[in-house]
Amino acid sequence: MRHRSGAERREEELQRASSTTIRRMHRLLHAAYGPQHWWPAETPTEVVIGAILTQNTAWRNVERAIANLRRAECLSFPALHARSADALAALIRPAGTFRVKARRLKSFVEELFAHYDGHLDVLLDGTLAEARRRLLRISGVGPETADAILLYAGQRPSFVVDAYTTRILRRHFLIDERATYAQTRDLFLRALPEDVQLFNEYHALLVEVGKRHCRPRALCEGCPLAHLRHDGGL
DNA sequence: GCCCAGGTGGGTA
DNA sequence: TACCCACATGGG
Repeated sequence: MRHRSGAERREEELQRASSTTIRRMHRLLHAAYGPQHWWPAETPTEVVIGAILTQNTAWRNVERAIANLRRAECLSFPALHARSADALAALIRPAGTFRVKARRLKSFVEELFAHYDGHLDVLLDGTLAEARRRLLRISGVGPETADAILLYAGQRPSFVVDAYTTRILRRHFLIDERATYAQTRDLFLRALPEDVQLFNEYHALLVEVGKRHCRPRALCEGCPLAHLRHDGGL
């Protein structure tokens, strides 16, 4: 067993300090807002559809698009598979970037029926890493969409990093401007036990504080995290 | 009118 | 690898 270098020890210290802050952040948010019971969708199918439709889009607009899909009886994978991309695009207009998202819905169901017999649970089967890789192969499913599907449709412990998460962590100096999605996600995975309910709640709480306080223009007055100080391990 | 919203993929250097 | 950009509706 060789000696750890100073740099390695320093790295461990940084990780410990980050983990402490990540856990403290959750306690503060939970104390302030309580349980959130998320994601705002009824079924695993709706989670998948919502996860794609909400890409860079306010959830309010996604709801209109989902309502249109429901009215057209398009809220199932077979129904999506049966419609043309153009037909879907017309229905999901309110969600914005609708031609792109119609294509993405189609690539998802095409993959689902081509390789998984149309069954989401088959696509999400196996180890978390395997299921995540399968999702990421689908065009239109990036890391955040994949993690949202894993966590909220598959009940798998994959932490979701979104724009709110990134902004909040930057402002509290847990990450810098150049941190990647994977680095940010790893902060949470290292700090927290693998607990689906916890990941679910924590992400929901971050969205809540992001909407209320940690907006593009920060409103720190009354923010539950206003006095959270992250000591970078120094 | 302007900025923003629970991203992603494609193009370029 | 690391930026830069298109995609587009609806609300504040």
